[in-house]
Amino acid sequence: MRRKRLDRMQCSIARALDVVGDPWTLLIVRDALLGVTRFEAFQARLQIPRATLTARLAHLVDAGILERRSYQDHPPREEYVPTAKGRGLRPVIVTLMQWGDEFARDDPPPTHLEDASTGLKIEPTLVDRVSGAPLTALRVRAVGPLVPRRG
Amino acid sequence: MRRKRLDRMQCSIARALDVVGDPWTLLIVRDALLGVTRFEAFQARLQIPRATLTARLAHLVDAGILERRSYQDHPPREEYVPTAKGRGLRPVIVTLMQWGDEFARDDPPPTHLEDASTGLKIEPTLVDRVSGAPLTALRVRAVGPLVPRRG
DNA sequence: GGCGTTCGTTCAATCATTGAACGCATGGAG
DNA sequence: CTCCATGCGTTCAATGATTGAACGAACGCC
Repeated sequence: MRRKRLDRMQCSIARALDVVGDPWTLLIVRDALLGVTRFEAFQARLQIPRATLTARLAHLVDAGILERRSYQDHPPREEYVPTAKGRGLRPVIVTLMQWGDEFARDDPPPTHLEDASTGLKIEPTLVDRVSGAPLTALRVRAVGPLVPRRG
Repeated sequence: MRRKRLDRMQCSIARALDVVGDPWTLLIVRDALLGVTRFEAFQARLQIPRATLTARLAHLVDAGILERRSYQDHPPREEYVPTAKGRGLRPVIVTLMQWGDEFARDDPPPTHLEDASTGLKIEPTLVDRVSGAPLTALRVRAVGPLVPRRG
């Protein structure tokens, strides 16, 4: 059967997962955000089957997450670079990395983030932009049509 | 072919996606974090095929993200509740929701978060825990074996 | 007994993913 | 010019995975 479409659900998470909900897509985006642009480079780094990579890149371009550009005419060569929509996935990838570090670890974590100016290690935390309080410290409640009523 | 195993990659993101990298898993976890516990409730809310739900719940229990508990003996009834590992996925789901709100929107966003004490709207932002600066305002650099050398 | 609830399993059909091989244009070495 | 390497795919058959629909089993209620 064809994979079910999630993009019509009244839910931002479902619509996001309709684009990003497979094992490879976010890994490709991660590499793209690290500066990888070429087909062969993605393939070599991820060991992804070439046919799958072709399909994923096409979907990512179609979804407006990567942009396909020719960087050479003879021979014709293409590169894939993140758009603003693609760069917007960085927080998703960062939090996913944090979760993997904490709960699926292979200590020590293989990759970390640092400030390119100061060299200091960065510890990403999710806070409320207004109060500055970490979300873990707040009693957070979801509000909307698909929040189940209590009981 | 069997889906390729990502869990042996030297990458927390890959190991995370090995568990969470399919269209349904994070939606199930989202509902579980909203308080949904029963098979029929997941199925009705997500319109997920029952066989797929059975498989996903088993994987989530196997991965230690949900815990299966019997809440009744006659007839035997099971419920699925998030573990600490499952609760750790909340930041991933929140950032995914934010991305969906911003880039795959169906304005206005259907769901938002608020402080359960004050009722004020919460705007989650990723900051460095030490400096408090938003990651978007910093020049962030990834450090580790799989960061490609520049060129 | 008859009906509803809850939690699944089974089935055939159809999709997606995989590894391996092939295609094709170019560029350089000899 | 010949041979091989690079870059970016496409094609193929085999094998999983996902799907909707139907079935089932254990009980509670009236």
